[in-house]
Formats: sequence, structure tokens, C-alpha cells
Amino acid sequence: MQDNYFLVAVNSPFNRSFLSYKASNEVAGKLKRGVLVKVPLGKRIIDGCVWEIVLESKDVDASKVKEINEIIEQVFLTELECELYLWMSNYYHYPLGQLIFDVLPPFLKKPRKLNFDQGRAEEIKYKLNLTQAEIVEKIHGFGYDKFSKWLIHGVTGAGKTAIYLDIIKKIIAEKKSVLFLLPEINLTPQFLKTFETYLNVPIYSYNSAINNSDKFGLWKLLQEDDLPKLIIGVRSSIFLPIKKLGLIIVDEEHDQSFKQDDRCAYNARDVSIKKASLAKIPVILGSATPMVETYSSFVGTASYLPIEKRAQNAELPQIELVDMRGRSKVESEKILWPYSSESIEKIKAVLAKDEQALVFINRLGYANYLQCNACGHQFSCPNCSTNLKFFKKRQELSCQTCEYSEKSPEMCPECMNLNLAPKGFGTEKAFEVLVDLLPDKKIERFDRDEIKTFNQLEEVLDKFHKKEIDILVGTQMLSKGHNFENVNLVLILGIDSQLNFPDFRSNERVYQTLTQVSGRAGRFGKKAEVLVHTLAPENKIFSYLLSHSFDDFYKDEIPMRQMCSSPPVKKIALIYFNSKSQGDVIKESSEKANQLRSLCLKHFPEVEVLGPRPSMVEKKVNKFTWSLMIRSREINQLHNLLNTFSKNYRPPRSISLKIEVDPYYFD
DNA sequence: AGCACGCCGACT
DNA sequence: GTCGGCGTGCTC
Repeated sequence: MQDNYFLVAVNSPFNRSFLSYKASNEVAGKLKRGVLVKVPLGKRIIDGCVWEIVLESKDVDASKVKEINEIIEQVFLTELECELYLWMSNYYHYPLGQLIFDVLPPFLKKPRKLNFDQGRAEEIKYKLNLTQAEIVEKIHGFGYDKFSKWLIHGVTGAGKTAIYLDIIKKIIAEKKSVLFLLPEINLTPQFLKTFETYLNVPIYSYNSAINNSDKFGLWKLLQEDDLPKLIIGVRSSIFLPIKKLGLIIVDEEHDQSFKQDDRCAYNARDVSIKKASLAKIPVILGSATPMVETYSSFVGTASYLPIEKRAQNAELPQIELVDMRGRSKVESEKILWPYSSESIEKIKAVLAKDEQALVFINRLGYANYLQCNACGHQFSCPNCSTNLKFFKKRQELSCQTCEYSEKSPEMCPECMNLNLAPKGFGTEKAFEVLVDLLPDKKIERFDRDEIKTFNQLEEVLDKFHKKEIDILVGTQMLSKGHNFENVNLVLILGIDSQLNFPDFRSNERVYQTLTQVSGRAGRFGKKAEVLVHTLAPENKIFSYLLSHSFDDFYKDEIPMRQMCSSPPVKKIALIYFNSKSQGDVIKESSEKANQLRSLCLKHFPEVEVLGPRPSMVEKKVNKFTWSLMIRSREINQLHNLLNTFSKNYRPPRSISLKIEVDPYYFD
């Protein structure tokens, strides 16, 4: 009897994760691509996924080939999942076997009963406006049984949710399921509330609040049952094996949370598009501030669906800059810092009208760092190349990169001076000053430091909706997609620090943040205002914001991208070298840079290799990171170079390597 | 990545 | 004499 050999993608990094195994006739009969198995490797038993049946064991001596131990019965991969993972493995240059087992839930014997919300199928009371109806009609008219991709680019408050809801209902009417991706768990309650009111199907949530039992339980359920349902999930829910999937929606497609940075550095938006194309279904991206790459690939095509006006006749908020220059010299302003007389007056005015206000700062803590007034000493982390952040309430200096923290010092350890100056500010400071200035108002903080659990988050949002809170002071957590009814004033503090970020995406990020935060104001018809504090009011980025013009921003941004050869003009990948020894990473990354450059000269003329250069935070938790940038107009050449590289290069043991395609940050 | 083997320093 | 440090090599 002839042996059957199987190429198995094993959960192990070496040899690009494909190893040959054989199987007894009994087992072999059940094996095909996508069957999960346990296989021996050295002294261990590891997980693997059967990939190919081969008639002889190539590359390895037949006597070395071991037998597949057993089949994992609980989970299997469909043909579509296999195709998707293979594409990801090639595109992101990450070992297939590892990718598969990173993505799958832990296999359990007995998952507990699964929670879900049953839609109540209430009648929709509102009517879509003309623009909304036209967009629905366009997508509907195209048909749902083939691949299509759409970008709904609607200003904040344009009523994208109503469009989503309408199309979801149409897909469900065809007995198919819908996957709704959102960037963060934070937004789940709001969408759940809407969808659960109007839909008539079970709704499952998939996010970090879901335990392993429920993850596995949902996976099992989806494998077995093909009834129409809605899944609301964060980026990893793109891997759920939903049967009869009819539509994928990626809301807030620009959001960086769709990007995973550990393990396989994929972007769930791009994986969604690939998945939709494999499943031959539509995918809808939505954003008020699309990523430049996304916008440039859609604009001018029939798939680009703009909405320029807010729904329900609401106006976009009036945006005003507050010039903060020279304020520290004026005594009456100095005591208000980081606020200004203008912003405090405005806050008082809206609160007097029984409306609410938001204060947005993109940083935590009381001060960014402490500095000795006498000798200039800064308190930095012993494990990282960063300054320690000062938290006043906790009386702590703590590192934002690692776990390190220490009791806040009484004096400078260098010169024994007692005068330590807090530099910069974050939410804690902004909160404290506001409480001092407005002692009779109900003010709460809304950031990662204050809100640790999903329940707390729901609680605070609920209190805010019920007007039991007058002002929320918070970080990005405030800005993302929330629909506040009574907020007609938004204050944006400390945006300047982002303007000077050394990264080609800094303008884009600032524009997105400002627009998204502003967009929380005046969503329900009342005239709303946004005040932006800045020391650089002449910066061009503010003019786009004031005129609410994404087009103007884009028209100025594209030549910039051309000049610095950045996406979408050229494609980028990064290769990171990480090690305990700074010397090792520098030496190794420099050597590889030279080798890659000569490889490019010979075989990949369109590809540039830049660097090496240290990461922005070079030392993190006592490990050093340097990186190379690979850049090309020719995407195939870029991938071929990375293939050649990862096939032939094993880094020395002291160095770990990571490849990131389409990086978001240039860390 | 694991897990062995193997070769050197300091302990009962 | 042997316990254990981590450099090096191999795993279908």
C-alpha cells in the first residue's frame, strides 16, 4: 500500500511552517485542506492544518516523515477560510500555520451557553433622506451576489447608520448574514441598541469583553448554523466562519484599531475587502475622514458615495481657533491654563442653556514629564528611552511603554533641588483645573485611566446621555463615533503636539482627529461650536477643518505624498530588528540593508531600501529596535524582495525579526 | 519557538 | 565530582 503524504501548515515559525507528514489509511481518508490536526515535532505535539496531499515526500528523506497523531474534531477551515489565510500569509509575510492558530479560538470541550441579543423588529419611524436613499438604491441595484466595494464618505452626523440598517435589512431578507466591523468595543452598545431595535435576527457581539468559552461557542455555532444573523465585532471578527455571509460593513474604516501590530500585522479593512472578493459579496466602508489611501482608490469611481450634508437638517459645527500664544504672560489667563478665557466662557454659556460639553485631550495623566527647574534633569524610564508621565492623584511617575512606575519624587536626584516642574498636560490636569473653575458642575473623566471595564464605560455613557454629567473630559475614547444628543460645545486641547509628529501621516491624523472630535457636536440640529486651542493657528490643517473640506485637505496632501514617495503613491513595508543588544541590532540591520540594496540593484530596480534607523522609542522594556523601510511603486517587486528575504534569512538567535506591510505608524 | 546537547564555572 | 549557565543545532 502506497503512503499518502500531507503538507501540513504547522504552528511553528520555522521552514515557513510547511512540513510533510503521513497518515494511516483510516486517518488519511478524512484529510483534506483545512482539516486541523495534531502532529509530532521533535519531542512535542503541535497543532497543524492539512494543506496539500502529495504523492511523495519531497525535500525530506521519507524515513524522517512522521505520522499525523490525530484530527482536531471541533473546528475545521472551509475552502474560503483557507484561501483567505493563504492570501494573508503571502501578503503580510507571516507563516501560514502560525497565522491560522493565532486566529482560531482555543478549542474547548464544553462551551457554556452563548449570549446574544434578539432583534425586536420594530418598525422604523424615520424616513431616509434623498441622498441616503440614493446610496441604498445604488448598492441595492448593483446586486448582492457578486463582489463589490463601496466607500460611503459622509460628513459626521450624515446618517450612515440609517443606510447600513436599510441595507442590512435587505440582506437579511435574502436569508443571509451580515458582519459589521467597528474599530473598538466602545461603540458596540450604541450600534447594538439601534440594530436590536429594528432587526428581526439574533445579534452576536464579538470583542475583548467576550471570554474564550463564548468565542469558541460562537465559532462552533457559526460552523453549524446558517440562519441569518448579525455579528457586531472588532477587527478579529473578520475571521469568524459565518455561513451564508451576504455583506461586510467596515465602519470608521480609517481607524487605526483595524490594524493589528503584534503577530501578523494585518489590517482588518483590507482583509475584509479580500474576504468579500473571495465570498463574492459586497463590502461597504464608511467614514467621515477616510484614509488617504482608501479615498484615493475610490474617488472618481462609481463606488464612491459621498454625503456632504448632515441628516435631519443639522448644521456642521462652527469651528473656532483659540490662539494660545502669549497666554502665560497674562495673569488672568495663566490661572486658566490649559484653558483660556474664551473656552471657559463658552463652557459656562452652554451649561447655562442646559446643554453639555466635551473636552478632548489626546494624552493621559497630569503632566507629560517632570523636569528639575534648577539643573534640567528629566525623569526617564530605566527600561525604556522615554520620559515618565506624572500622575498626581496616584502620586506616581509611570512609564507609558512598560510597567515601570515609582513614587513621585520630592526632589531632584541630581542636584537635590526641590523645585520640580510638571511639563505639558493630560486629561488628569484638564479635569482638575475644570473642577476648580466650575465647582458646582458635574464633571467626569473618560479615558483609559479612569474607565477600566466595559461596564464602567456603559455606565458613564449612560449617565452622560441622561444628563447626569455636564462635562466629560477625555481622550480618543470620546471621539470615536459616539452619538451625543445634547452636546453643542467641544473643546480640543493640546493638538499641537500631534502636528509636529515626524511621520508623513501626521497631517492626516490631525485632520481626522479634529474632524471626528468636532463631529460629536450638534448632531441633533442645534447650532454647535468647536474651539481648538493652538499655538500654531496659521497651520494650513486648520483651514480645511474650518471649511469642513476633505477635498481641500486631500488636494494639498497628495502632492506632499508624491514628494516624499509615501502611500498611496508608493507602497511601504518595514523590517524591524529587535534585540537586547543595541550593537547587535545596529550591526545586523546595517548588514541586511546593504545586502537588500545590492539585491534590489540586480533584481528589483523599482524597490528602495532605506535605513536602518532607530525606532522612535528606540529602547522599549530593555530591548532595542531598528528598522529598514522598503518602498516601491511596484507592489510585486516589493513582495518578491520580501519573499526572497524571508525565505533565505534566519536572524541570529539574539535578534527577533518582524515584517510589517502597509505600516500605519513608523515606529 | 521549543527542546536537546555540550562545554565551562562554582558549589556540596 | 555534578548542577546549571546559555551558545548552537535540529525539528517533517
